[in-house]
Amino acid sequence: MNDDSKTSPATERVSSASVTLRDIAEASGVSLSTVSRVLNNAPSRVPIPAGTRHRIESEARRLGYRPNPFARALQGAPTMLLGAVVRDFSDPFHASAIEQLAVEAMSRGYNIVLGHIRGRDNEDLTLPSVLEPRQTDAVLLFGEMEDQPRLLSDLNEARQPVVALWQGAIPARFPTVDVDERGGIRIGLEHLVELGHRRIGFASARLPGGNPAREEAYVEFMSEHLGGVPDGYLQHCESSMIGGAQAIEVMLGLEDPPTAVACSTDAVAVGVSHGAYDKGVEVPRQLSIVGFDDLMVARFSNPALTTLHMPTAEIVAEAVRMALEFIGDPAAAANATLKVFEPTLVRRASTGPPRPASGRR
Amino acid sequence: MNDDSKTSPATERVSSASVTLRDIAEASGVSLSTVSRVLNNAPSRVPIPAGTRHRIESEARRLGYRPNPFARALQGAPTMLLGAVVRDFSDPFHASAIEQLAVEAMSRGYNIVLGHIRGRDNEDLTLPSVLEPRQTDAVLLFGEMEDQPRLLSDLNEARQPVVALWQGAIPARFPTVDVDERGGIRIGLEHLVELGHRRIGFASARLPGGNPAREEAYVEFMSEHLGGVPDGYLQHCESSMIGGAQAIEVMLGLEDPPTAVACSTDAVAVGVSHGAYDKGVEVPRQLSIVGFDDLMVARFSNPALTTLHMPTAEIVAEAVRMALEFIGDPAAAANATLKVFEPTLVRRASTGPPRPASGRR
DNA sequence: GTGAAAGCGCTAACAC
DNA sequence: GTGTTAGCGCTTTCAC
Repeated sequence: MNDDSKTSPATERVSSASVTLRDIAEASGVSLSTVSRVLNNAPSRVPIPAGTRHRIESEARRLGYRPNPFARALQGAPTMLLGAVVRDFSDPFHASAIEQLAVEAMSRGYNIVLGHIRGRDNEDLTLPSVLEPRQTDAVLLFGEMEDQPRLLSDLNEARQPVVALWQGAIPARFPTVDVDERGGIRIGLEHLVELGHRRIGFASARLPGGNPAREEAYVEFMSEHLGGVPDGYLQHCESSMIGGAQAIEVMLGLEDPPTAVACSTDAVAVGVSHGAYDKGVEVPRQLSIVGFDDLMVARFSNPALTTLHMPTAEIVAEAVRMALEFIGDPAAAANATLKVFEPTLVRRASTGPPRPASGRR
Repeated sequence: MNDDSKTSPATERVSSASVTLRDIAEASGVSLSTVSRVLNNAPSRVPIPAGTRHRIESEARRLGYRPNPFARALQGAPTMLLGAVVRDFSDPFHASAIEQLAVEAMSRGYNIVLGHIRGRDNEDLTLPSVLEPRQTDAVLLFGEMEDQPRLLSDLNEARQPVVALWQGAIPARFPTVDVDERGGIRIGLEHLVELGHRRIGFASARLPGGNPAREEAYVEFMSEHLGGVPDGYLQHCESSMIGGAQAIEVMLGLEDPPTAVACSTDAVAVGVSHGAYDKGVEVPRQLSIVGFDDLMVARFSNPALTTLHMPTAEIVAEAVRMALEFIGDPAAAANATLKVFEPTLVRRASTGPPRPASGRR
């Protein structure tokens, strides 16, 4: 009302082109820096009269002011962006991890930038080719990237915290949150042994950057308890589901086929189950199957898959917590920690006692 | 060698703290703007002596110079970020779309920022609460968001191109790339009719922001060809897989149950298949099932699912193409286009002729 | 209490 | 050919 009279009509086109601090300063007849102070809610102890304050705030609202994140970032403000480096989002396991990540991050005001490692074709990716590191406040690494040494060394040198997830047996270069792979496999195998199985095979997903920990745990268990791994009982799968189907086909063709198969992932287990179905082998009457991960599809497989539940939500939440801690206090990242969560057995319909061996009875 | 002598030792700690244009200018004894010109490869016709040019370039390399994206963005440079607004990444359908998006975008130098619509709880989301609009050069909308009017109006007013995907029957507010939902459903139903089915049910995923087009196409087809939808033949599923299992349970309990069920998505179909399995109903001998989307799991269901193949890669590629076109030429977005791709039938093991009705034969 | 001014890293006029 | 200069929008001393 009693303001300067040179401004435009009262009802301006709100939220048109970018509104800057200066627009607000002019509109409310104060200086730019006062506006900055008010809008940032008193950066230091500077008592500003409530009148001025309200006028500025209402002008800001009226004009639809939104701070320019780049101008802020230029002076070192956080970007509120977290980088997520993943090999393949369409893999349902990673997809649900990303979903969790998005939920966790957004609830804290962060957005996710995807850094995508394309298939095996690309030999030596650099960090910048995957993710512009300056745009993110921290990076989360989903799964192993041992086939990308350049990327890892870039990440090591990056001036921002890195938190790794699901690194398996790989020695920790970064603060890491993981599942107890070995423990999980043992739980699954013990479950099969308790049911009476002795001839237990393993279908192992060997994908690029794939994690050998589960397979190693199988070999170890077999050596300790069942006298080693019979020939052909350990099958590697190049692709998860197709590979699983192929693996079971091979195993069923063995002279002395397994009565049960543990799988390194649910995706492989779905392939195994499908392969068995195709061969007319009944699960679990003729073949028991154990998965790992507890994907949504595990519950709805035919038959429903016995598997190891992956505490994905907890793992991701912990990783985000760590990342934010390190953003706030980079020194904390120095004493790299490893946090391990335990998987739990989910008994469903794909496991049962073995059929009495032919000849007995 | 003959440069200024006040600089530090030759072998500096490369890629330590941020290297700026000025550092390079000092190191190579020229002015900041010359460096800028050289590094941007002659913005305008300014012949710079090869010697100077090389010196600058080698200094830049030696010091590990990386332009600061914020300083550039501040003057209106593109951020090379594409926003992807999705309701749920863990949904395998969207997950594979995002995967495609990442591949497409990265091959063109763009990264993806995730804008996440959390579940139904959050009533009235704004664009900034989902995605900082200034950080992206364009926004891609995955699926319908009709339950988020605020978000949609923010998007409409945003000064950046928006491309929508999979909007179904919703009137186009944005340039849109879609699949022919209606055509796909008809293809699936015709397939069932050709096999001899007359009693065909439909399990429809009714999720928040869910797309009614497929369900409507079913109703339309039934009215045209099979005298309408019998009571109980159209089931709504609140959750995809669980809902599918419940839907088939209800339908199988009808006095005159369907011999075939079409589903609005593969996820629902997996639920239906699982529900049938649980009830001891054999597929396809006693019940045929058709899905929609052709997810990876469809191939590996037991039995493998007959479904409509979604041309996801093509749809996403086209959407990215459009987005980039609009970034380059905002005017082009004005005459909003709708581009529709056709799904194709994939015959697998879940469909077959109906069992002769009891009493016959 | 509030304003003026410098500067974050970079680009783009405009001089010399 | 190359350097100087003025911002981009914002934060932050430092004066008044």
